[in-house]
Amino acid sequence: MGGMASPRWLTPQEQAAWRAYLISNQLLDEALDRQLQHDAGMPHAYYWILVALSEAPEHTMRMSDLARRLRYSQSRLTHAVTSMERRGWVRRRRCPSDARSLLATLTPEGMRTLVDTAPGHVEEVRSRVFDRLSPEQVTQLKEICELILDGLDPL
Amino acid sequence: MGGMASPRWLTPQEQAAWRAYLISNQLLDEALDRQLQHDAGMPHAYYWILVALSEAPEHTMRMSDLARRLRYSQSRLTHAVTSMERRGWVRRRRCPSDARSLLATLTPEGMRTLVDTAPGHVEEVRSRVFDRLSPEQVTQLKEICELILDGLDPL
DNA sequence: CAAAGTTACTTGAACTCTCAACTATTCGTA
DNA sequence: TACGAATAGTTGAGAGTTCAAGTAACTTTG
Repeated sequence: MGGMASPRWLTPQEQAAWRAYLISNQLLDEALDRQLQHDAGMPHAYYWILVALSEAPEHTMRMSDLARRLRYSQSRLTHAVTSMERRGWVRRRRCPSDARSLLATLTPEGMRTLVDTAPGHVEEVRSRVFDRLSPEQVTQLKEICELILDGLDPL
Repeated sequence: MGGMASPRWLTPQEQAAWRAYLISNQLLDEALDRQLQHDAGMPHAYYWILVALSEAPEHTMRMSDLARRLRYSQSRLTHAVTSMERRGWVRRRRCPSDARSLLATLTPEGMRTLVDTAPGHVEEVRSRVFDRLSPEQVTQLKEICELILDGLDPL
């Protein structure tokens, strides 16, 4: 609040890393979104909803579990699933054991969409990221991201 | 197009790194956006427009140079600057030497906004990222991001 | 067992960003 | 000099996300 301590600015090394991080992230996100939008007409967020459902038993998850798993807000997930339901990729029905909850299920058409989309998307991720990094760097990246996650992820 | 080669899936290590990357990025972006939105009423993109202008001679840049520097689309920049002009942070005027171009200038009020905002934002970046990483990890992060940038940044 | 609190989900408005289309100016070149 | 191409910028529609507010159902507690 009234803290007058002079701000701890970033060192030149930190600044350089931070700018590289921000720009590479921005461009990478844009590239991934563009690829998915162009090849499958879906944003990146929808892809991961398909993936999560495809990995779930019965291809089904409670909406709130899905949101927690993907770290999406419930509102974001509702809007997304509403759109995906219109496209026939997902169906929602009431949960028998808890009348507040909804169960989202991947439809066969949604599964087909994922199967069609995944190879191209993985290839994009490969060529943009993993083909450029050594195995050590992959490990480093994971460790760095996990440290950052420690401070952000309530889970 | 019709390439039938089986996709080069990610290894388990790569998958783990990729999920950590995606989630930490998502949460970090949200945290930074939330901090700036809450404390200064601006999205992250606007902050970097203020920074770039504040570092430019005369606090002035051509719109297209600004877009190139920040890797924003021209459309994105136009929309952003239009909103920032309404807030009185920036002014646009025709460029004398090239009638197609516009020069964007930081106003004193825009500068004041940046000066007020920067310490809190840097503190957020510090606490979320750099306080958690060793100096070696900062270097590793920079190198990884630069490798990814090589494949994405036309510059 | 009723009130208060928590959890699950939706809704609609506001905002940002993308994409495609458009105007205006300048450059390249024959 | 004139014409086609490239550059600079704007605009508006469409889509996704956030936020605040709202409904409904379950849980805790006095």
